Amino acid sequence: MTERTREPSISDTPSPADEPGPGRRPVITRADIIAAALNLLGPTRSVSTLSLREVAREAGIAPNSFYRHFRDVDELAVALIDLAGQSLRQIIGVARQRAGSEPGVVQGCTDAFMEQLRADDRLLHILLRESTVGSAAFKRAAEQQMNFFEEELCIDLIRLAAEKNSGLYDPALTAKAITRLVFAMGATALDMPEEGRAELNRQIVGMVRMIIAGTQALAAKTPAEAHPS
Amino acid sequence: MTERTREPSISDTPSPADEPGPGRRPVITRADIIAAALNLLGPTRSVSTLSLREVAREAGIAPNSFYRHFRDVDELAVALIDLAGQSLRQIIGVARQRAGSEPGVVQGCTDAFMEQLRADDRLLHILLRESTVGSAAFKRAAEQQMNFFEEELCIDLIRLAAEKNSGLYDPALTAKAITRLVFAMGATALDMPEEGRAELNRQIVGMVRMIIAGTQALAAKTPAEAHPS
DNA sequence: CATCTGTCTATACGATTGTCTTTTATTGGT
DNA sequence: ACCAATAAAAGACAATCGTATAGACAGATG
Repeated sequence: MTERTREPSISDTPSPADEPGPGRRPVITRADIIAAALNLLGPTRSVSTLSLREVAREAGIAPNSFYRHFRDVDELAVALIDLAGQSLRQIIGVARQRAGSEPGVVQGCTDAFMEQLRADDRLLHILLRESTVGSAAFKRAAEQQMNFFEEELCIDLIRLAAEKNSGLYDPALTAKAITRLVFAMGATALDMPEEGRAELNRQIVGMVRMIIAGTQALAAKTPAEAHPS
Repeated sequence: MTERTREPSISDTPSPADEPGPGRRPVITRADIIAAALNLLGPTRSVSTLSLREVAREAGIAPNSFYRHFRDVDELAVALIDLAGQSLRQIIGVARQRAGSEPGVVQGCTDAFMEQLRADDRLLHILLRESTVGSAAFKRAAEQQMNFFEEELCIDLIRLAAEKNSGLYDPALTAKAITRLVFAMGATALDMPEEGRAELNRQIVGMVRMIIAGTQALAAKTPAEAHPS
């Protein structure tokens, strides 16, 4: 049990089940409330509109029992965002590993991303749309997950560039541009009537290719400013 | 619903002031309510959280009088979004004209954009952050304004490419990528503690340069697929 | 002047919200 | 078996929400 993620406080289940101690055993867990919230969420329902009572109702508990697990709905939202970030990174990680170092890694990752979107992955919805609204802690959590994603992407970009012997103009900036652009485009895809998804997928791939071509071109043009490390 | 999407459906003041007709003259206008809503909005306050009563209170009218001017808050939001789109396009239009066809047009437009952001332009805030939340009509309005912006940018890109005799790989896609990326980055700048704004400005310029270099590189690589017209 | 029409106010209803206080249920320890 | 401690429930509170209804005011029209 102590082998909990060394990660800094992500989805931290403090102690309710670890050390029962004297007293009544909890009939509901943090995970149950999160599941209830996810079940309540949907393509037309955003986290910001969730009310404490509603989540409690869905979870089958009294409104007040919610406080036993979360201080307020914002804390729930942060937990959801963290979970979404973990999920996304895992998904992309699998896609990346599957694609290997083939040149179609962009296509592969984009496909995996959009496929997950089509599969109505509530967690992905959260991360995509709620990164611009909500309270401060709210946005900080979303930003953190994005940064995690950017870091992994940055490492990949550097590895790919080294393999193909092509330059990279500011790898971190490139990773950030790709991440933000894909997320923004994905967010607009959330409420699309199913058709046009393919077209949007094509657009995203084209955009990412554009950025990669751009970073290579700039690196070739101003090799002194490249940061290949 | 769609009978009004003609084109000049922006901030349409139907008739309350145009044709007084018989009856009491309105002591308050649509514009007054919009002003009240803007006054109520802020960096930590999003349109989605505005309540009918709150806006009415700020405008100094009874809650019910709101209905005389807007059917509901969503209609107010759409009006705000349309207004924001107009404002943004005007701002960029001025910046573009000022920069002329100099190579620093990217820098100039980005600076104008960020400057307006720093000036706490509520309208810009709206357009940046509320494009992913809200009702369907809500998002449609935001998407429409973005498309307007993309079209103007696309024309500019084509003109610049013709002047500099450099290719363009799918101008529309390029314009879309730039627009979405700048908007997404601008949204993250909304709640930044004033420092780091310069850094973010630098990042945005770098990203846009990357995309432009990419579209030129791709056009040079696959000239057959270029869509110059 | 009387009348009609449209704008705004006043009041109120039911629903829902977040949170507080009190009570009940259940479990482990002695 | 009893006790203490904790989880959850029950109920109530004020506040706010959107909206329905009815009445008061002002100006054009006869």
